[in-house]
Amino acid sequence: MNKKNLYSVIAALILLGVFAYNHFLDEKEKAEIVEIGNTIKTNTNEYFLPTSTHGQIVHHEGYSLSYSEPHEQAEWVAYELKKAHLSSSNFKRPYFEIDDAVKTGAAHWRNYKQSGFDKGHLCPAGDRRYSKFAHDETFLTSNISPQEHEFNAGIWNKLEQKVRYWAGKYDGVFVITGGVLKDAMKTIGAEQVAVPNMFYKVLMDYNNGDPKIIAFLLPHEKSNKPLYEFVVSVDVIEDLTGIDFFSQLDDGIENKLEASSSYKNWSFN
DNA sequence: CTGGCGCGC
DNA sequence: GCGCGCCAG
Repeated sequence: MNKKNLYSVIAALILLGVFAYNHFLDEKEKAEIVEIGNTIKTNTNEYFLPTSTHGQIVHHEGYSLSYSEPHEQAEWVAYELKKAHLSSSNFKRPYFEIDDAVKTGAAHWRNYKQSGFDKGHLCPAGDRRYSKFAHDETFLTSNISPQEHEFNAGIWNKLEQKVRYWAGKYDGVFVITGGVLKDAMKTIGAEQVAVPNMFYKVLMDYNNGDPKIIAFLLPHEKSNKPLYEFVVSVDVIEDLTGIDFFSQLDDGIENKLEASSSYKNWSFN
């Protein structure tokens, strides 16, 4: 072996070592997040899951979802955004992948290609920045819905940022979000991914044992209106979607909370 | 922050 | 096909 070849071999071994070490770190980090995920589920995540109208609930480490095969997207995505989840770390956005946990087959990202619609996150990447694993896990096609860019980057983004603000202020909030799925909707792509006309977000703060709820229903269009103008009661969203939220609560409490469209307990600044 | 897209290897 | 850099709201 001449000198040049020897250097090449050494360089290759160094690269291999770096790769193996990074892989080891990923696995270790993943194991830790699995633990965090299980802890969340034994607390409030599983406890507050809504009903599924399509019978296909899928659990990931950072969020759970109910997949509607006819609409090729989730009817709801649920997760807890804890104060400790808030992070300023900045991960590179990975490519979207098909969610293998959806047994009927989640949509391919190609349906969105050149459709004119964003691949709009339901569980935002910005809410799962406490680890690279949790962040990258939001880039599954079961976690997106077709959204107009001006809606996604506008009022919807504003609402997502408000949720992060509340998660910090109230030491964590429970989040359920999705598009309102109906029959005969406009679709995109070969798999006919439905384009919702409305999106909703339901929040609960269960931090001090005295739960408070707020719900938003937004038309799928650009808006400059203040967010509080989109507050509705949970009952309104249940009527529209057929989903039952917070059925785990005591009926008396549930009925009272879900009938209210008051937002006096939520700071809009 | 929320995203798309074109280019080049 | 994937990574990178640039673009918009």
